[in-house]
Amino acid sequence: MKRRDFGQYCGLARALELVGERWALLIVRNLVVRPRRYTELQTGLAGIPTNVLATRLKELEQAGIVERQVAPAPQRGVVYALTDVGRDLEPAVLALARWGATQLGEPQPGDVISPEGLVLNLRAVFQPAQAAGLTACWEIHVRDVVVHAVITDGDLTTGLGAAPVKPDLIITAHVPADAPASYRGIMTMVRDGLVDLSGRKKLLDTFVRVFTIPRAA
Amino acid sequence: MKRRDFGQYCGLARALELVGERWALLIVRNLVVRPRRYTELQTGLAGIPTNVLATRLKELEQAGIVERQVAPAPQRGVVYALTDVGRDLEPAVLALARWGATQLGEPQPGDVISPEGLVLNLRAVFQPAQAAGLTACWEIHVRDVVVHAVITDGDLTTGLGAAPVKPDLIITAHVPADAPASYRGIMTMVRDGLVDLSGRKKLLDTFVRVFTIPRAA
DNA sequence: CTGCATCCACTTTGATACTG
DNA sequence: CAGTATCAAAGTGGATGCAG
Repeated sequence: MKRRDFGQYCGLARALELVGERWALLIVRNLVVRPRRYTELQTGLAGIPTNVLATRLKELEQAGIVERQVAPAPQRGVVYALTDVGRDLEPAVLALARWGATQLGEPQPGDVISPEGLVLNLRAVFQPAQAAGLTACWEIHVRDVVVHAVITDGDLTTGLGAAPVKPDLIITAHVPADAPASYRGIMTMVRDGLVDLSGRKKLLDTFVRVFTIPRAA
Repeated sequence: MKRRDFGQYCGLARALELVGERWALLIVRNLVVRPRRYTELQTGLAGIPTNVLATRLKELEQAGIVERQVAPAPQRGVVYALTDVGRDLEPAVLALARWGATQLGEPQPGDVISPEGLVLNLRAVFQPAQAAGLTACWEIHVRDVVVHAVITDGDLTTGLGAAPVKPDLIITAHVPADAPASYRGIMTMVRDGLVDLSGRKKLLDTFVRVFTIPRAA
């Protein structure tokens, strides 16, 4: 398999040769959260042509970024997961997402919000300096999407579904079914208090302070 | 001008819509170091088709990442420079470059080293933790390429050409004219002592410690 | 049903030539 | 110097087919 290269011996050029093609980093984004089936990726990426997905997965596998695993137990299907090398991409993905978040305008009708997107965006806009020494646990509900954020002594872990421990505060955003739900939209609702709270409500301010979209330059 | 989008309201997707197309981030990389003329970009990018360069510059300008300036004084030509938004991309570019640096194999014949690449790679592999409290100034000579790295109380600045202050140590790598010169190659020479030193030679070890390519996973 | 492969219209890229 | 014009080759998007 021949890959097009940039003819430069440079870290950035190499990175772009490996993950610079269309859809590649979005696939990595979804796999950062957890391993996925082919069809999960297909629906989670909403719009990726199936042949492109297949091609990218092969390229990423050959690059040592993604591993194709055969699920053992009752599932007996194919599961794609990041390798260690692939996981090392997370800081770069978050850095790009952080910059991109400053360039987001209003959501377009038809834009989707995925649990993966929400989790990744939480990680991207996490402000470690604001969380120093903090310990807290939030659960965020948007329609049928549930994600959680746990900060333990300033360290963040996020994930899909309910929190692994009893959350200190549950934030529920009632987004109409026909409205596009976006991270920024949700954060705006949070900031404006248009959410239901259950638990230690004082932790809402903390949440807003710790997860802040950097302002555009 | 219609741009293809990913239909996701997500920071990463937005970033990729704006700078995810081929050559775009390499253009940004070269502009991070300093503003450039069209032809400088063309030669510095070694291999970019001229129509693609023209198209990208227009797209980046429309995205508010690049500014087209008309040079005032005796030069009176067109200069492309990053805007504030474009400069905010640097952390993401460095994060990608850092990851890519771990995925670099041996340089291929024909690979080029550019001053921009050298400067960017120095920034990418800079280890702030190792430089805490440090103040030092190095100048690196490779063939006719000269770049400098200044650390002031742990903060790094890098640039093209000779150091703005008298360097503590000048490192000269004698790379044969017909051999591909790479950042890793040079760092290997540095580590193996195959360089000429002029100045406080003890600062070579410091240099190696502060500018280390992270190992592959 | 999952996990792709194939086919086709369309777009982007690369290479080269050419111009104000 | 700073691009535009042209065209072949490669890549992408969309639909569909098909084996396990």
